[in-house]
Amino acid sequence: MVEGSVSMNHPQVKVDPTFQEVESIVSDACSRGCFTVLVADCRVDYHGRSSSKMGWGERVVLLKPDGSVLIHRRTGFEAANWQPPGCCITFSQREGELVIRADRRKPRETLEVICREVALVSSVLLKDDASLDMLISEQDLYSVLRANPDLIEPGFRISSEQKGLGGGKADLTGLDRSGRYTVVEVKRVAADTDAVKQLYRYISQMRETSPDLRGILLAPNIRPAAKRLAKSLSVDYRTVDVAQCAAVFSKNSSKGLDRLDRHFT
Amino acid sequence: MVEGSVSMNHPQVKVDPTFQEVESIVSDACSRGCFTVLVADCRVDYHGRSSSKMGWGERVVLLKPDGSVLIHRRTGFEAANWQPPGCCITFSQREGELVIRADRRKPRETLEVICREVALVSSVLLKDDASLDMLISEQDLYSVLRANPDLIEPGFRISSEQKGLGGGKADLTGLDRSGRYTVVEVKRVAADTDAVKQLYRYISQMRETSPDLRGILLAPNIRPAAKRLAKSLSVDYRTVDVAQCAAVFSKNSSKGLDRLDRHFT
DNA sequence: CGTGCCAGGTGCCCT
DNA sequence: AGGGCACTTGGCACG
Repeated sequence: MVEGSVSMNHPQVKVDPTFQEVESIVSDACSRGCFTVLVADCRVDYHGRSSSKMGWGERVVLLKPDGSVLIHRRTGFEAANWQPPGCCITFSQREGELVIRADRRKPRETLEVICREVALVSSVLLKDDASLDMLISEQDLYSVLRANPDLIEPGFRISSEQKGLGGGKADLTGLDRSGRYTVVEVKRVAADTDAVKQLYRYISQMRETSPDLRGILLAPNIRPAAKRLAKSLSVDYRTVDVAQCAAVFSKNSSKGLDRLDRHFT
Repeated sequence: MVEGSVSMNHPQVKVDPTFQEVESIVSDACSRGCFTVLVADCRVDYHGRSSSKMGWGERVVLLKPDGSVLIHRRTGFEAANWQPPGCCITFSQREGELVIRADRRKPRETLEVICREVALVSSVLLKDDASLDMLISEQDLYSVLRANPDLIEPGFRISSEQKGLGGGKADLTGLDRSGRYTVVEVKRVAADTDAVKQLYRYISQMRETSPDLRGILLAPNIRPAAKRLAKSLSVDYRTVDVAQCAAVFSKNSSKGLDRLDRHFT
């Protein structure tokens, strides 16, 4: 692959553009479904579910073709301000300032980026058909557990998955080695007290029809507080080695089974 | 304000850079605390708390001077992949590909952005000292309620705020018009069932010492399910007009009182 | 560090 | 539209 080849769409770039140039580049970008990056000295007003003001400063503004807007500051993972996809973006100039306004309905929210200077505007048509494949989601854990119910407990037999209750659903239900009806709550990350409460709620509901019911909290590890709560509520907990599951899952994946699992459950 | 003036730091920009140029620009940017934007045809591997793979496609990569990395796709509010602040970013080239690697410890997580082509690299030193002032946070509601306890209930007297219990804290406690001890849970947004449960947990705890205790859920509105649960648990609910509070709050703010409130509570 | 809780949480799926 | 819940949730404050 030769660097600087023509295989990628060339971005349109302008350093120190006039507001006119920004408007024309961005309007053009929007109409062509381009992704726009601005570097601007701006202030930001937001009103909606909450309300925020941010004074003058230099930030990176992303305008996506789906109508989402992100204002990123120099540091931090999260955008300082934003507007979700589907909002309506309009430009205007007033008193030597370029105003980028992003409006949303339901809920009614407005975002105004007031720029007094734009250092860079760049727009590019991004070609991206790839899928983002997340592994080791809770779904993936189910796949592995379905194929290896012994990972839950030796001799365990799964009878249902995502069994809907009145509000919420039990991750797994089945019969333990001794044939006792059991509801299993699966957590991909360390189980906290909420996980215990969640499981206990399911148990309480299902005990109305199946009085003799076990509960198992299955997670890579369990927080001390959750462990105590589980003990006090007579909820069993068991650890599951996520790395091991991942390995099993990958092996199945290489045989092309994961897709099937995902599509037919 | 003249557009294109020299008041903002000029961004360093290179279209269709070689990998060498990318490396040199970005290393330089990192050492000078610059914000870097890349437009690249890349694939992304992530391993850590979860695990993901994303095939080839064109994306916008943000490298922040605090060590955070964001990979944004053409659409969507959320970054497809990321690394939070504080991670270690390294570059390498292998087989005609530029690999940007971002490593994090605790938890151990790795992110690899493998680029086969970079369409744009730009780095700029962002000057930004402004604060992001969020209004109508729960804190702000407290401020207003503290000054206008009648908004909770006519004749209400607040006696404590953020009263710490064993695990969790009661937003407000006080005495209602008839002198009955009351705990108030304040929500800035529509109260859901979790809010009711939270309040009920506090009530249950505090009833051990104060058997005759009221609970009030205070929120702009209350979800039907939460309303039902509140009724069944004998928890009172009251609406608070957030817009009205915001107005009161703004008025106080203009008198410079909000800062004091914020600092001395 | 664990625990709890807010956040303009967002997103997904289900009824 | 409401409900329940996962998310690489992130972020903050407090004991």
